[in-house]
Amino acid sequence: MAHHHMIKKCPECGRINLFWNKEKGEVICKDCGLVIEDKMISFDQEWREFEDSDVGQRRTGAPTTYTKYDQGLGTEIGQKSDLYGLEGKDRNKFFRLRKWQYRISTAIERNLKLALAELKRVSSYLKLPKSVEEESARIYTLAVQRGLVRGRSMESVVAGALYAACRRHEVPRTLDELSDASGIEKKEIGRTYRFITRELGITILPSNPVDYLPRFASALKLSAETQSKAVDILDRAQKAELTSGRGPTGIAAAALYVSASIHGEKRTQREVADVAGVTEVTIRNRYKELLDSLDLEKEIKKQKKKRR
DNA sequence: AAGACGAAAGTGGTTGA
DNA sequence: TCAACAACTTTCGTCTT
Repeated sequence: MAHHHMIKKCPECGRINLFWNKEKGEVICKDCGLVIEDKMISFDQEWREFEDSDVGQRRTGAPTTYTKYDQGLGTEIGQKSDLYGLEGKDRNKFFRLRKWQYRISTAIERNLKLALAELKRVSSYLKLPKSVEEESARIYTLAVQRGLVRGRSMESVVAGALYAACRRHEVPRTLDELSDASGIEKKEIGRTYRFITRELGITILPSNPVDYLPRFASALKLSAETQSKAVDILDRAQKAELTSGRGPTGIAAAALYVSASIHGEKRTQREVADVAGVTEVTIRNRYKELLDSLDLEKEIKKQKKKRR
């Protein structure tokens, strides 16, 4: 499982009072004021850079390096300037290079087409919004252009791109869900995700447990009140520093488990665990932490009385 | 009998020397 | 590069409902 929460302690003062300011897109330490992450992911910029350089180059033949991926063909390509340099001097070579060029570009397009079809399939399976689908397509295209697919399967890069796009749009899916939809191993998706986001310089903030609530709640057929109670609990948990360094799905699951108990819509730990893709043990651990620092005992007892 | 609990050992990843 | 480490999982015995 990917650990979205490497940041546990503030590197400056060692305290764990990290706070995520969603609007500003930064994580700050409330103790010493250190800004740990202040890069709002500006994909537009990345994209423009890509349009100006890579694509432009391919279409117009501007001279630059030209890394190519080799799925299927296994070919390394030289610079385009090579081709023009040879033009007229050696016709055979020219045509050979032209053929290469042709085969390479069609290979890219062919592969891109395949990849985008796969992407669409997975995306619709997961019922992802159009915006996420488009973003992941852009990420994938960018990855191909940078030669990042080399040594990786197309499917895993597609899955990684989708995972990243979901996170960026704050509609996160778990690695388990991506794995189920794409048929790629969880481990592999996480690996690829980390690799391409690092290589492309895409910064993704730790996901917020709240983002998982709606889906989990509806899968468990919980009422809106239960869900909003869970949001409330999560809110307090964040203030009590219970969320730093923890997996967001486990926290979301525990919050739902508690609020369901309070609202008389009791679900078993197993049911919640399955939906959230964590184990009962994790639910118990988070649950215990919630009870320890937020005093929810009264509300739970109140509910217990009601039930008899 | 099913659910909840928690100890103990194992996994995969991060971090810091 | 590697050992220590944190979070999470798996497994399993015991207690509670």
